[in-house]
Amino acid sequence: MSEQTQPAEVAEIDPALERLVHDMIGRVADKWTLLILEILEDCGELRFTEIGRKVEGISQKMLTQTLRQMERDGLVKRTVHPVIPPKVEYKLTQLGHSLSYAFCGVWTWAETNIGKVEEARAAFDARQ
Amino acid sequence: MSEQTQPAEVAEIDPALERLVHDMIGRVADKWTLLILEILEDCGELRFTEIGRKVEGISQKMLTQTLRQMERDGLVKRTVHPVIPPKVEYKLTQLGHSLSYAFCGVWTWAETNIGKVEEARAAFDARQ
DNA sequence: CAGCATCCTAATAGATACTG
DNA sequence: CAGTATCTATTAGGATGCTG
Repeated sequence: MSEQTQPAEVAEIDPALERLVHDMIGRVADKWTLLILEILEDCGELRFTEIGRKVEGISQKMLTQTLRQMERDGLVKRTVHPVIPPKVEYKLTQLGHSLSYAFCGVWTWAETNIGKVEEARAAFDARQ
Repeated sequence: MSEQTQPAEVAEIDPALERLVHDMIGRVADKWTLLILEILEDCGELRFTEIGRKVEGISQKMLTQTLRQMERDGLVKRTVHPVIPPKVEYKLTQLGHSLSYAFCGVWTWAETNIGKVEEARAAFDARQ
């Protein structure tokens, strides 16, 4: 990273965009979002309560909230079937899939390095 | 995903590991952690207050807390120089660097798709 | 300089009850 | 079934003051 030699090139990104990107990541890296993303990636289209059952420990409130958020961000498509009792299905959009793929690296990192992290924690705690 | 036909194959990951991984990601996907990770990746080794100045808007409390957390998790190395006034430097460990790389995908995704997300939001809000 | 301790507020998440 | 609404408990985080 040597952007001082090419002033107009990388430009260190403009601060406004950078903030937006941070906000995006903050939003999208949310625990429940990640879990729902994962499940919809695995299972395809699911109903509201099916997602609720598959996402261990999520409250109905958080489920609604997170799904609404993801829908608003264009990550999931919500389909309401006009039947009684109501049937609402959720699936990832193309954008949702692409985010899911983007997270593969982090996911893999976590799986492969969790041992090292726990080791580091143990060592740190032992030092105190 | 049909794990009932191949019991030992994908195994859907064991739930305990999965939870650990989720916790890991939740921890590591934290806003301040990401920002500090980014800055240390760019700048190499930095002092406490230097990081504070570079991370826009972070309070001293959050800086301390996040750095301590990252140190505990083995992401950063903290070096105390026994001088007066005190000089403490922080740099990424190998593990920290690897996490930083793992996040590249998400980072890139956010940069390239922020437009689509804002578009989706506008469309969603217009619908309400 | 690099922090720790304390207090206080604001945002978040859970539990619970109700509805088209 | 798929939510909404409300209340409460927990937590994250900021402001401030102090110290080796």
